[in-house]
Amino acid sequence: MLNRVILIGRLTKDPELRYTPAGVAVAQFTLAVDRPFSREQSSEREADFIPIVVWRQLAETCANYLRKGRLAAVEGRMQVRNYENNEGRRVYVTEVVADNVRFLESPNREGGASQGRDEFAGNSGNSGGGGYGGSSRSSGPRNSGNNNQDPFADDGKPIDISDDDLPF
Amino acid sequence: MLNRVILIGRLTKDPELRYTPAGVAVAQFTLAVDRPFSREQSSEREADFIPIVVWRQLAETCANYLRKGRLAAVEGRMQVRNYENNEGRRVYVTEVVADNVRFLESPNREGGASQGRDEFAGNSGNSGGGGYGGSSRSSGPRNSGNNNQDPFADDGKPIDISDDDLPF
Amino acid sequence: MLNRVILIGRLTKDPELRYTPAGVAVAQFTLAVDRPFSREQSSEREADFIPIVVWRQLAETCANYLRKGRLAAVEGRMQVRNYENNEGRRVYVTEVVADNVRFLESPNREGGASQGRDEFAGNSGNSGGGGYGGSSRSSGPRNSGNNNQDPFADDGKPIDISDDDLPF
Amino acid sequence: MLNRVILIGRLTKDPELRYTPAGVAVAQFTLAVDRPFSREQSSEREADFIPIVVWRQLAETCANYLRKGRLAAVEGRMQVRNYENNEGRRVYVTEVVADNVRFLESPNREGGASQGRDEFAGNSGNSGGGGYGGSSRSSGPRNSGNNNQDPFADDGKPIDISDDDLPF
DNA sequence: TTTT
DNA sequence: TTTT
Repeated sequence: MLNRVILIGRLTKDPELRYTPAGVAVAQFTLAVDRPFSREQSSEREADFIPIVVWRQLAETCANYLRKGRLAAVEGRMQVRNYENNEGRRVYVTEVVADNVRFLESPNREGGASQGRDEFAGNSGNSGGGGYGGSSRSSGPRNSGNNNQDPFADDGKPIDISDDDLPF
Repeated sequence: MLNRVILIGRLTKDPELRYTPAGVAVAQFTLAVDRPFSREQSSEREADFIPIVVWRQLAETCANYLRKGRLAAVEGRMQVRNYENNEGRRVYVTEVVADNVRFLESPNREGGASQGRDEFAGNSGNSGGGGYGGSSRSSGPRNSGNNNQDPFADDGKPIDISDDDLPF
Repeated sequence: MLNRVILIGRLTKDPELRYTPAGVAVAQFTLAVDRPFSREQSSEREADFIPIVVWRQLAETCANYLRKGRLAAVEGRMQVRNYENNEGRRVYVTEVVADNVRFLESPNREGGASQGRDEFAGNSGNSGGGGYGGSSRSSGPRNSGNNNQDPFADDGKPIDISDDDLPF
Repeated sequence: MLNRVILIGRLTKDPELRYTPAGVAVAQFTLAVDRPFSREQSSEREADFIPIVVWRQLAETCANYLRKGRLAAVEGRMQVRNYENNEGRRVYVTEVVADNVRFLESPNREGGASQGRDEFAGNSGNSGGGGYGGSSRSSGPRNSGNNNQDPFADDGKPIDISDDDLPF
């Protein structure tokens, strides 16, 4: 066993934060990772769209600081799940279970020239966004007290993630 | 863009070697990569089964030296392809396109104590298995002159790989 | 053999661009890579300072686009050189020979809100900074015609890099 | 911050196991990592010799199962320490601090055909060599009760590692 | 279903 | 559909 993936790309959407029945946080998002420039094919730029899963503290940090379009570095391992869909067919899902996510762009401050300290977050005690400084109306962490961020708001829809999927 | 994967695992089957219409070699195999030991779940050991694709020289080297059950290290990038299946549904396929494969076990020689030099093979000019020494009836490279290894033997079946998939 | 390093950090100085006697471009710079936050030690943030070497086209691209303080991702392999210093003592130098460098911050345009397309550059045919768009007086590529950038200006000082160090 | 190294190579010597004054286990060894084959230089094969450091449980597992000449995969981060030597000169030491080590060869059993299960060991609770099966006089774990393995036997010599070096 |  |  050795299974290590490192990706840099941009979020195609805001992360989705859920909670397992046992109350464990999970966030999911997709990273668009540009392929190396293939000179012959004059066609437009191509990318791989890679699903990322993060758990616990790191999930909440990602949900708070990452947004659609943002550049991020992700470190983790490849995981292939499979399940039977409602037509009785086996479906295979490949994702990267991240244990380290690095935010490569600080949200632009109000009228600002941007570029503060870049942030990282890991899942091994050193998470929490460590010293994230500038927060502002438009670009700071969301999710404090506004009800539409309530993770249980999605309870109506089935979640296909159980605690058994917990990788640690 | 940055997209790097490194895996160590065992082949679930012998590699399959094909050729594109333009004559470019492609090999495919699946690597069983043991997951990190999860102590709670007393259940049996788990693994991720990860599809690997290799092209050109490296494809032929892999087809010659790798076999079911063999341990290998694979370096490459994650790629997500998608196509429409015969029911008009879009299917997503995630694979690792390898540019470096390392053979971590030399095939056991006849009565041998095993463990010769370990082999690697890259796709950047340094491939070819560079100096692979011991070959023997049962464990050396196959594919020389025996017709059932003829890559065109599979021509009857459609190949879902076109030259457009060439990653370089 | 398998030897892969991936780093994200900031340049401690502008890159130094030299040329070997045979005319091959080499650039060197140091990356400050923050260590994972160690909670106990309340002391200030620590970093590892890691020497990077890049060759050929990629060297020139780095010299053109990277600057002190800029954030970059570097992919390559660890290399340990050793030489005898002028006191007859053997000195060991560890560096990362990069084959892929990604510029994680576009230089801020004049009064600009920054954040254009992020750039990457590889050493395998896909280099050249591929379509870098915005250049401006203060932040675009330097090195065109201004003499103090002449790589041979440093000829007086000995260069401890020979063509034998060429990794490809 | 992102700092990831993955190496495969052979130990140049048996690992050295020490203990810090506070009783924390540290093991050190050097990995010979073959460089990619450079076709032009007909000279002999070259390698990089890379110092590895491992802490705690993983240190003891390495000391027990790794030996000179054995093939191993190492995952960790690059670290650059520096200290003043006895001539008042600043010396820089680059090492890989490993958090995952994989034993790629099981020790050959007595008359055995070799190739048992391959072993790994991590530093995050899943260490301990998890289910290592076959042990024998000549190739099993050492260090049980034989005095010359006593870690404090080296106490006379100064150790240049303090608890401050603890990376977690 | 995709990002800049 | 999976390897040891």
